[in-house]
Amino acid sequence: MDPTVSLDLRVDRSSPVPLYFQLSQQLEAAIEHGTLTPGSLLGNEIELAARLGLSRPTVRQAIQSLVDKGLLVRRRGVGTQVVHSQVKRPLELSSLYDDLEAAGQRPATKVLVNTVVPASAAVAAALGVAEGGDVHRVERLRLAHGEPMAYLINHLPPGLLDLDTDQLEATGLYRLMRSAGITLHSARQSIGARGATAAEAERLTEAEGAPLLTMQRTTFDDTGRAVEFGDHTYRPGRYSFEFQLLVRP
Amino acid sequence: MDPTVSLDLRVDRSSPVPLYFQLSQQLEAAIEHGTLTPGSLLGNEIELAARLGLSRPTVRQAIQSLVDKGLLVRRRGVGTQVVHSQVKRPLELSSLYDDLEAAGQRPATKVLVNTVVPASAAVAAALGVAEGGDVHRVERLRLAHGEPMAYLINHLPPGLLDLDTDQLEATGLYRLMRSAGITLHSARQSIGARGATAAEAERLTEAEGAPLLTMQRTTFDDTGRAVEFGDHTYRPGRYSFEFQLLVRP
DNA sequence: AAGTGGTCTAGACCACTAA
DNA sequence: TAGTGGTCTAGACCACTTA
Repeated sequence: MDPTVSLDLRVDRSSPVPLYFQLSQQLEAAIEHGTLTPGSLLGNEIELAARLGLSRPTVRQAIQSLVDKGLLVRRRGVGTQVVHSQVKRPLELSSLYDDLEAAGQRPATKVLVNTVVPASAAVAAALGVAEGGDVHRVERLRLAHGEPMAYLINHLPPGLLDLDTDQLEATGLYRLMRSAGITLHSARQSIGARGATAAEAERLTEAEGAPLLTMQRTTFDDTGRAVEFGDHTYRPGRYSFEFQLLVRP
Repeated sequence: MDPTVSLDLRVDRSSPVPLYFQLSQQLEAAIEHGTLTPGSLLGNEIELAARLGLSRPTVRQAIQSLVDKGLLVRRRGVGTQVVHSQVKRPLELSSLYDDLEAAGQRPATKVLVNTVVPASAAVAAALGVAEGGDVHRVERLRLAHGEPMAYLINHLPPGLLDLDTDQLEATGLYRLMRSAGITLHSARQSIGARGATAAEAERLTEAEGAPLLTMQRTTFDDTGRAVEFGDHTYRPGRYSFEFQLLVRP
């Protein structure tokens, strides 16, 4: 049977929200709620379009956006089905601050360094600036429940952002960039592990040589400019990278 | 100027390859080649459609697929632009075997365990089978240039796949699954670090307590079935997770 | 054979951006 | 004001799956 018939789907044509988006939101909510159960088949697109008074391409656009999110699967000749598994978030360019806050961990930040320095070779290469040229350097200790979780070193190109220490302690770097009108587009990440140096060990209250989780990341905005280069170390007992990813079809 | 005019774009209507796909492939190749340089604006969609004898929605579909890949950016009122940065691969569900092979490292695999065991609580939960029920267990040592790189423990639900030891040594697990007709859909991963136990240290020729990079992964097919649960340890000097990811727009 | 999604057309109007 | 992408329509034919 078609479970969408019992769904109270409706679109508001006077709303500025696109019709396909209204529909995809309602379908997503129904999946989230369990009204549309995993494995169930949606009604066919043409019938769904007719019932809502929409054209088929519009309905397809709504469905496609959920396929892209991994919530639905289409099979030619069969139909569109709700995916069974616990798909929640296909890996996002996440901020540690947001992750911690979402987990109810009440993140705190101590800014230890906030200054302008000459770019090292590695920083210059990552940010695409001249070696020895000015770059911002920020070092922060991130705590959760008063315990050190991560030590974050970031470099930013000059003139991009006002790096106010108070703001850096009140929120995350990504939020500051977004509210400065920077549109984040992509990031290149490398996750590894190594033993802590003496300095790192002290910052994170670990022993020298203790295993640390490391992440290096360069973030680009939608003009292709590198807007941030990060070199982070995490205490592995306190943090791990969790994510879900989809297979490119 | 519109750089696409100098591009020899053409579509073959007698080909079974969809028109939008033919176009997106040619545009992607031009970006790859540098014929379409970063930052350059594509001609507008309507003109492009007219030139190719396609409808605008078809051209949009081609462009959209490249936007989804992160190669192009659209701005309303402005145009469609080639992204500046070195976007290569948005994180894929990669196989260590393929990664090593692509890097020219000539991976080798030693299968140390290939048997059926009763499912532990953790394995049962991950695979969605009954605790104590039969599951396949495979333990493999992955080497590159004769050096141990990773120790891979995998559990698979019963009856899914013939796990032939020779095949496991000749290729990767994902390739075996794909050639068995399994459509991989998504995976949930957790990447962390910890000190090596004595047993782990010996397997990987490291010292006890040496930092190890760890990954746990559950992979699902497109029916939502868990098809694999992996528990892997990597030598951090030899391996790190490298990936590029895109911001959901 | 019937039903599904996959592709494609030829238009239309709107919202946003830049000159 | 002119030009761009964003959304939407009402059809059409095809390829694939299942019965």
